[in-house]
Amino acid sequence: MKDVAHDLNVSVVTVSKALRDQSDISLATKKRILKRARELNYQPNWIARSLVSGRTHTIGLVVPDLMYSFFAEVAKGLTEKLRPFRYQVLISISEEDPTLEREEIDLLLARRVDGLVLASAQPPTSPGLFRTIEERKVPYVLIDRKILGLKANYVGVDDEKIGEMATEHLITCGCRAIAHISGPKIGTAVGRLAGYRLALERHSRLAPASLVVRGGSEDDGGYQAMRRLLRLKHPPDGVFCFNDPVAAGAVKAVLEAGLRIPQDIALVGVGNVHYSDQLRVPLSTVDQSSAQVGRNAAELLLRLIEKRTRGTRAILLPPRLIVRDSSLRNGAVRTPAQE
Amino acid sequence: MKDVAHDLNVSVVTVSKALRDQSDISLATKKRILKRARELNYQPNWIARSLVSGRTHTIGLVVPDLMYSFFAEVAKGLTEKLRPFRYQVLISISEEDPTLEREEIDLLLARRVDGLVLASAQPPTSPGLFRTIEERKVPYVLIDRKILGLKANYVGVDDEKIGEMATEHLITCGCRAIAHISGPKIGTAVGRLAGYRLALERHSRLAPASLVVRGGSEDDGGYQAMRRLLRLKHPPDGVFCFNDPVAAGAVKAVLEAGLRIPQDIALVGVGNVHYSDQLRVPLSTVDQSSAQVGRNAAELLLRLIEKRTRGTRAILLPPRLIVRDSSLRNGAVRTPAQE
DNA sequence: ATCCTCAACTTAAGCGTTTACGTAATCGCT
DNA sequence: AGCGATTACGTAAACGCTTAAGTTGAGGAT
Repeated sequence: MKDVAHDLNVSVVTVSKALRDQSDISLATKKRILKRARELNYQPNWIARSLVSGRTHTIGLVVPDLMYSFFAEVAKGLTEKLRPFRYQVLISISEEDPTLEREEIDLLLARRVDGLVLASAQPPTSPGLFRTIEERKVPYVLIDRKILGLKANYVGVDDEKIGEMATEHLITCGCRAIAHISGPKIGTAVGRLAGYRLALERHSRLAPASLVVRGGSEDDGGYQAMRRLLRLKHPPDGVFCFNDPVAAGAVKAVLEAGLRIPQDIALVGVGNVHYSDQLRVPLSTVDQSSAQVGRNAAELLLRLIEKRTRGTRAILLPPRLIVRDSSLRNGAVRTPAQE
Repeated sequence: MKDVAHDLNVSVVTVSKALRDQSDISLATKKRILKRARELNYQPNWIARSLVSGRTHTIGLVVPDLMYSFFAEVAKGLTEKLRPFRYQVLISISEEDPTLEREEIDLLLARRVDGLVLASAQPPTSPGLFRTIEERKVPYVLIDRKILGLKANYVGVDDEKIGEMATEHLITCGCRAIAHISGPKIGTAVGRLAGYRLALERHSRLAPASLVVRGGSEDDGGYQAMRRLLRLKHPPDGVFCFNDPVAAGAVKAVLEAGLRIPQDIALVGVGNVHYSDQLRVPLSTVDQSSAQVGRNAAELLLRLIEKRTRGTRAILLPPRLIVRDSSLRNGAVRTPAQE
């Protein structure tokens, strides 16, 4: 900028104005400046700009893991929606570790991100971290995982409804004893479990404690959990799994035991990961419209940043049941492809 | 910082020194300053720091798509290795679109990233973009996809060797007619195809043009390509697929046609995506050690940034063959689990 | 007492922008 | 001719921090 100004015998301010297309300038000099700037292939320094404007045009995304395709898809939806506004995304992986997450968020705040999107690994009852974010007055949107007792912007899927939907479906499939392989101790797992219970109660059924086992969030957890269920005196004939990887692990255990899916045991997962269709047994699942979560988070955040929207909003996206082979029995209807 | 300085009747510079643990300061005042800073919960402003230091402690990662788990894994390896050095990653998704990619890179440069990691969607023969990056003197590392005629730092897997390895394996499996479902027109696809040809020639076999069909990079492409192969007068009994999703699509087509895998047709993919094991037919594949690519790129970049290493380096990681059910015949040996 | 040295500070300048305000010249109107 | 309004520019200050170059006072050696 200095060079351009010097070459053309104008002040730096004039150049700045020309580049930002301000009114306070004549057409002639504007053209001269733009021309010279292009010649020198000048590139504005966003760092300096940020320093004075207080805006970085950057938002931080904190997820526990990118391998779980849900978060990759969220990231995609987010960047996509942000792109037209020239916002970019700083990504942090918390590895499901609250301490690490805190450090990463501190770093993001030090970088003065304009907003945060968090799939937090904090225990669902500890709002401490979020207070400090609020103190810094950085708008943030929680995704996927709600923090209890925290009034915050949130975008996610209604986990209780997911649990209900999956369980109702298994009931429709004629399952008599429906088990649940539950997830880690985070909000989503709690909601899905609650939905499971709710659906059973509505049909006046019991959810015997022995049929609810913990399976974690990965396939091996599902495998182990399913083996435990199979060893029961009265094993289930329908299983609602915390997510698709867990369900895939469960499938493995069932097949190993020489049982048939869905005839002997019907299974439903959650997440509709994009390979669900290609699995050994194509997996029935509840879709969480992951990309939509990212897009909604982006919109919400932009509103918070630009227009200073007041109040907090919680957006709950409706889950969608997708029926494939793993629960296709007793009059259940397969969801048409293209999913 | 100003507040701290004022409260303690010292200058801002003194505070700055204390915070950065410089020698030029007494222990007593340092302690006072740190204490007061904590009380006011002061947070350094990295933007300002960047402006004077010329360093942002930020690196840009540009990938075509996060859904393809290879890139998600690279991102993970990268952030992991960068974390101890307090570098963070700005992520950009190019959607495989060269123009979009250019814009995103321009933005990253305007943000003054300290380095770039690129899985470029540029046509493999056009080094134009990279010249402009070099002009800006920002170090960059290419990953996964090489640009022909460009002397640049590169980390990737030896694609030719991948093709060789997979094809050799199919030969070992006793396949007589080995087809290849090739990928999009990017460097990796070319290398894998070349490896395929090389292996066949070494065994004095022909690679009839009809057995090399284009399949793209997604499952549907693989599905369509496999159907074309099955309609041939002499269909293949072994297929080397560009990647795992393509292979999964091919599996679907084969099973639909009522053929058995691997007895009638053996299949090998590339990538070892983490669900390969859970597929309808567990998939033999060539592993690209994705996370390692990310980690190596990080190390290389750090050296370029910090120590100003001279010269360009190309790191080629060795591929690893993983044998699962989809090619388990004729004396092939299954690779033990844990992969 | 004088000079030097060193430790512990401060002052001044600058990183590349933007914002708020100031000023000179031109214009139209009475 | 004189007035205010308008246009097109320039000046000064600031954003929060760092670096380089002083300045001060105490202590040690002579």
